[in-house]
Amino acid sequence: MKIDRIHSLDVQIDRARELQLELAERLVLEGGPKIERLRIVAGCDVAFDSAGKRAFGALVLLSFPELELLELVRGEAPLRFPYIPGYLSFREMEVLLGLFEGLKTVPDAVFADGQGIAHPRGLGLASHLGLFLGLPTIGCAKSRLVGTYREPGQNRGDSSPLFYRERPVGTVLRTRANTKPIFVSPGHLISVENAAALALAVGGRFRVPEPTRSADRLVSEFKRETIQRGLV
DNA sequence: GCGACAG
DNA sequence: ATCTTGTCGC
Ligand SMILES: [Mg+2]
Repeated sequence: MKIDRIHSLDVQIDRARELQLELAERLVLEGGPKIERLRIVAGCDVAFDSAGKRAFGALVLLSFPELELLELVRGEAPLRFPYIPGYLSFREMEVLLGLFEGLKTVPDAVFADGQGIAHPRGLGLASHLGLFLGLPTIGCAKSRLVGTYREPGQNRGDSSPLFYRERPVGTVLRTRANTKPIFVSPGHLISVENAAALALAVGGRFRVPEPTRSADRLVSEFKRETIQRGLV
């Protein structure tokens, strides 16, 4: 698919912060795809070489509700930005956008490994990615970046709202009984409620939703194979 | 100034 | 995230 590069990702932290503040105002946090009409979901993730020089990425398209693999795109890109809490998108999005450019089919929703609007300036990886793609995105993080919440019940599906500055920005969701919950927040073109509903719907017996889990395993494999072959 | 802090 | 083997619990 064609990607509109709404701005450069090759910036310093000061400019990155300014961009986050202005881009957050463009987010649409309502509605989103209904589960009944959901047909194709995407999941993406990034891995790094031990030297911190290259980023590898994997993007999967899965059918819904079967969750069978329909399409897979893998690739790599040089790393230009360090990991700084609050600026993850500037480190991971370069390789991710390249993957989407190689995608044939346009998904109904995209799952990202990180926060959506549950972010200091309201623009986590999933939100930033959503603005570039112009597609509904959902942030599924394995841990908290910001916000307060009450521990959800221990059963699969139990949840509690995540608040930040007095505002509900996401959902702490138990995707598997007696297991640490995940932090779901809308990225773009979807509501807080719908984001959590979809995240639970695309999950199976594992803690991490299938789209992101699948991309994580495939990118690890891609990185290992690429490095073993000694490719530059 | 100190502690927190997605991946 | 990455570096790494085995080990504990459901
Ligand atoms: Mg990741």
